[in-house]
Amino acid sequence: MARVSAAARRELLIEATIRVMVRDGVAKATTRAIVAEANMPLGAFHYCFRSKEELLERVIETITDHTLDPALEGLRADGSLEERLRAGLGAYWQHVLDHPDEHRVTYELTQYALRESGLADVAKRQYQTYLAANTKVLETLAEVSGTTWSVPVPVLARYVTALIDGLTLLYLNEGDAGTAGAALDLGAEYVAGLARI
Amino acid sequence: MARVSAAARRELLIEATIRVMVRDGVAKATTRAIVAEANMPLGAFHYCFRSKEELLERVIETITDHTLDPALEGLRADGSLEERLRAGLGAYWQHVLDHPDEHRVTYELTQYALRESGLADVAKRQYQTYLAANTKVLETLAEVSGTTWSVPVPVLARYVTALIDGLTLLYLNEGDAGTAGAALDLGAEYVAGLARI
DNA sequence: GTCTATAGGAAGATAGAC
DNA sequence: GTCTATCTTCCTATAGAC
Repeated sequence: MARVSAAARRELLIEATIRVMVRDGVAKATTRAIVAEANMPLGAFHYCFRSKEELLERVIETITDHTLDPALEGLRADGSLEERLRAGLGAYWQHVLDHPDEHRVTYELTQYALRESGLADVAKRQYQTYLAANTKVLETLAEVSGTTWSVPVPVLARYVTALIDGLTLLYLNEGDAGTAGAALDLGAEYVAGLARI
Repeated sequence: MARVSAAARRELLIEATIRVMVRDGVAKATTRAIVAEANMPLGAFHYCFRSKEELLERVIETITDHTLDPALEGLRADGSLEERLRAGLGAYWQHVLDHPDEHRVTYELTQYALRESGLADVAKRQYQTYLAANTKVLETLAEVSGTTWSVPVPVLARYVTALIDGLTLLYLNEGDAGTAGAALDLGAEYVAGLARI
């Protein structure tokens, strides 16, 4: 292991942490489990990170980006406002179906961070990032289709964010992917209908 | 403490657990913290409950009822379908604003239970209970106003459940009660518009 | 930087006197 | 049933040789 720099080890530990969390849950991601996953000795942990809290801050930032990327990618499709909105939501939903355990971890991490005094604002920033992304999406969709929203964008952004988040959580906990997906389509149709020329 | 029966102690421990969880979080609700909150010796725990898991099962069932009660209460109002729906959602939302930490615990408990093999189906049952309650609400609202839903009730129930759940989580994590409340109103208006004579 | 060994504490659960 | 004292295990973090 002498051939890997400390900086590179930090990245390896972040990735190993996410793998452990996805497989076994946030509570099981102890420093011991993490270094074992990364094939490093226990002592390596504390000259790569000052504390476990410092690692978790990086993990939350990394996994939040993972969640957002597929949705923003899907929005690049062509077509009407409604078609593009459906494509974006569809891409996100497919990611949920393909990687349910990774999404479960994002919820666990939010709750975990919110209770740790040093990480409370990291949790808040996570949701502000979701909101900012959906706000940007709504503004862009209106702009390229030459319309405006008949509902204030901050309200609509929270509506969309909450529906996506709530349906994901419902699917993860209850398990009916088809009906939850239909509810997401219903939301896309409704939101698209709120655009005015 | 010799004057309290073991059965009564079980209830006292369940209530003490919820108080600790609301104040300090699920992870901090150790057996030691719980018995201290209930003013009992540590040894009392294990002749009231076989294990911590057995206690948590009872805690989840109890707190799920707490969450549902105010919403079902609010629905008893008079008025049109939309007025009654708004009253029910409004009563629920007021409960969230008044007791945010209690709602935070419900999310923490779901995640916690889902990772414990012995409690996984308790978590699933929690969400099935939410869904069943909202399904019942939608069916009752349609019945008393002589209408039917233009969208399949299972889809609509998931839509409502997810929007409520997502907006609660968003408010707890981000903090803008006013805008989240406005988004909930938007949802109530939309759903009410899906009723057909 | 890198590792082994260990400190120091807190968790759930139990043994055994009363 | 009731309590005190303790067992066992697992955690984060550090000390100190190389």
